[in-house]
Amino acid sequence: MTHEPLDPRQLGAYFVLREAVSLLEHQIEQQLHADGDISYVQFQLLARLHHASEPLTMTQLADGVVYSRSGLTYQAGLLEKAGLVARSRAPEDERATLVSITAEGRALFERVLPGHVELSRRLLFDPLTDDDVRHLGDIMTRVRDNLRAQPPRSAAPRKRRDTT
Amino acid sequence: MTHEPLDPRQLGAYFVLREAVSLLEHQIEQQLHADGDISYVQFQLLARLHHASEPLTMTQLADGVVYSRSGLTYQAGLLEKAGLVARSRAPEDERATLVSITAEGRALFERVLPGHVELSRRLLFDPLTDDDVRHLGDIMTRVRDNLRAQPPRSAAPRKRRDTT
DNA sequence: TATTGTTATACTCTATAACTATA
DNA sequence: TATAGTTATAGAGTATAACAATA
Repeated sequence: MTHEPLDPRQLGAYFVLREAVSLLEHQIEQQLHADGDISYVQFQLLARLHHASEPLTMTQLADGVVYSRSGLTYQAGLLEKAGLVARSRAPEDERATLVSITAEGRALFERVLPGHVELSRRLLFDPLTDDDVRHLGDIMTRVRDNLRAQPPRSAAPRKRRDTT
Repeated sequence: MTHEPLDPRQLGAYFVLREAVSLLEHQIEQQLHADGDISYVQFQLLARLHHASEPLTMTQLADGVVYSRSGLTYQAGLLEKAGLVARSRAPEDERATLVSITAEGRALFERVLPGHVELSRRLLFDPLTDDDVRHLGDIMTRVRDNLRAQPPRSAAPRKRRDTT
């Protein structure tokens, strides 16, 4: 029952972070849809496949992007239907599905990326100095690592209800 | 057609930011549901009403939280059904709806807030120094202000398609 | 006419649980 | 038995457009 007084500086930083990112996400989402008819989740999946020189399994693909197996199956299904990725059985492990990006997928990704970057620059980086960017990257890397190191959602304590 | 080479440092910072916040959001959402059966959007709405000493109109309430009128009507409807807020006609402007937080709403908010803060501290602030927090708050404030100053989504250029 | 808010509706996305198939 | 993935399905949320009422 840790219950420290709550540093208002932290609280402020937290809420501004959430608000800024929410606004950012909303605008980025709009552009991805306008430019390429994809969501940010789909953009991320294409980005991973584009970056990796090898096809990835569903599990590898899911990693930080999606939080349920079926969610990925759904998204992969959409991408496949759109001709942007292809799925096939993995030879070494017949349980696994290999997902690879198609030429169309690469083309779409490359068509969409510049605008995406340009927009994030305008929205996110314009008001920041080089030093800010460095610091932001550094900070968020540590935060991400901390989040990834977090107990996997079962060791999680707390659950109070009915404290009425 | 600005098309600069893309500073990899910026790109990296952008993607880490997105990833970290996504992980953060996911965990926070879980806890809000477990602790109070509300979403983060609903938490924000309660927070605003709790903070404001006056009832707010739907429009005031919507501000940075929700991006469509109907979206807010939907959320307000849920909160009202749960007894956490009440809606009434505004006397000075009969078109407007005044939303006020109920005692139950305050109780829920106050019950949920400490855990919310505690979790964000553990997930977000544990790996950060005081200086990091200060800088992060400062950075995101500028970013937020920049985003809010952005042309309201009609002056937006670009729209390329069919550049096949 | 412009603004405030609601409704109807369609759509996207997520997640749980049951299931199949392979290791 | 455990793991990889899919399917069925239900639920939460969002957004657009049409609408009513007030300014």
